[in-house]
Amino acid sequence: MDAHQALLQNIGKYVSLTQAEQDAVCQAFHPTELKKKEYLLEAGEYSNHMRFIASGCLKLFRVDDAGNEHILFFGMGGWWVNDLYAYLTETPATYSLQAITNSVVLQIHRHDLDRLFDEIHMMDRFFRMKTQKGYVALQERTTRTMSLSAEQRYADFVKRYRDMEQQIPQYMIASYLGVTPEHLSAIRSKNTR
Amino acid sequence: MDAHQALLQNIGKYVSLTQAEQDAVCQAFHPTELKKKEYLLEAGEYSNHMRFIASGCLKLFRVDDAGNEHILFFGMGGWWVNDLYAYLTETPATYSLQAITNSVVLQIHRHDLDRLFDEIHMMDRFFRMKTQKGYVALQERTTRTMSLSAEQRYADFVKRYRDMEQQIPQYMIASYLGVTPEHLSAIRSKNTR
DNA sequence: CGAAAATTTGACATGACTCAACTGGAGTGG
DNA sequence: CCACTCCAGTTGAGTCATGTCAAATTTTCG
Repeated sequence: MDAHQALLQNIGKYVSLTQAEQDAVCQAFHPTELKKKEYLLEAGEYSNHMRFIASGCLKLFRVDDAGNEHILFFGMGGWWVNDLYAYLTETPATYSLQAITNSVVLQIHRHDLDRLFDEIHMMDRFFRMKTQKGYVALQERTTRTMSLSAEQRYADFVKRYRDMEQQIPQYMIASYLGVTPEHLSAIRSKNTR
Repeated sequence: MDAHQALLQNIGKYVSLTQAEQDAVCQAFHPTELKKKEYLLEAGEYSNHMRFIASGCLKLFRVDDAGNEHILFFGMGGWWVNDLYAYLTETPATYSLQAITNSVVLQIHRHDLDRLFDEIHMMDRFFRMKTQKGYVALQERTTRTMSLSAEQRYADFVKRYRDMEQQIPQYMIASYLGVTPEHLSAIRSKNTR
C-alpha cells in the first residue's frame, strides 16, 4: 500500500478528517526509504521529525555507559517511533533509530506538525490518543519486565511479535528482553528439548 | 493551595485557557480527600475518572499471579494518575491506586472530560502534551530498570524522589525498584558502612 | 570459497531471592 | 502507663537465575 494511504488509514482509526485536512496532512509528511541497518536517527543528533513507519521494521535503542545496547522496542508498519524526549526538548538524542529490514518511513518536521496542530483540532486529538496508547503499551512492558522471569518474558515476546520474530536476529531479542544472548540461547535450547 | 488552583496552574504550564474555559474545567473536576492507605481505585473496578493529585502521595501498583506487589510509580502533587488502559478500554482495572499519605485528588468523569475535549481544543492539546511527558518519563524508567543494577537504581531513586523518600516505607521502595525488601536492606547497610 | 557475524555450549562467578530468625518501634487495649 | 502484638526492617545461610568468559560451531554474505 502507498505510504500516505497507510498514514491516513492509521489516523482514520482514531479521528475523522475532511478531504482538505487529509490533503494538508499528506503534503506535510515526506517519505524516506531505508535499507537494512541504515540509521534514521543516531544518538547525538537532533530529532526534528515525528516518524510513522509505513512498512518494514526498525529498532529504538540506547547504548549505556558500559557499551551495552538496550532495545526499547521494535517498531513495525503502523507504529510511530522517535526519541520523544529529544524531540520535545530539542536536545541531542540519547536513543538511536535503525532499520532492521528495508523500510519506508514518513516524516514530518516539527515546524509542520505544530502548524497542523494549530489548524486541525483533530490532529491534537489523534496524537493524544496515539500517545496514550503507546503509554499503555510501555506500561505493560515495564510491568512484565519487573514481574516475569527471562523465560516467561521470552515466551511472551514470541506471542506478541509472532509475525516478526523470524526477521529479528536473536541477539536483538535478547537485548529487548534484557538478557545476554548466551542466556537466551540457553532458554531456547531448554524449551526445544 | 486550593486544589482547583493547582489544577489550573498545572494546565497553564502547557496551554492558555480563557476565563470561561477555566470555569468550565473547574466545574468538571470534583475533589476527593483520601486518608493514608485509602484506595482511590482497586483492581477489578472500572476506572471512569481521570485523576489529578492536588496534594499528597499515592502509589499505582499491580499484584501479580504469585501475589507480589509491583509499584509502577509514586504519584505526588501535580501528577496525573490512573490505570490508563482500564480507563481507555472501559475494562476492569488491573492496577490499584492507593494513598500513601493523606491526599487530595481532583477527579473528572470520562463523560465530562470527553465533553471538554470537544468544546476546548486546548484540552486535547494539554492531555497530548501531558501524556507525551509521562511517556518520556516511563521510557526513562524502563531503560534504567534494564541497564542498571539494583544498587544503582536505588541511588537513582534517592536522587529522583529526594523530597519524598522519607515518607515512603522502604518495602514500597523495594517494590518500585523491583527487588526484595531484604535485598534493599542489604544494599543500604552496605552503603552506610 | 572464505571471512565475519551470529549462535551454541560449557565452566565458573555473582547478584539477587528465599526462608527463617531476630530486633525494634508504633500502636492498642487492659 | 505498661505489656503485648504487629509490622517494618535487619541479618545470615543456602540456593537459583542470570551473567561472564572462552571456545566451538553454524550461518550469512561479499
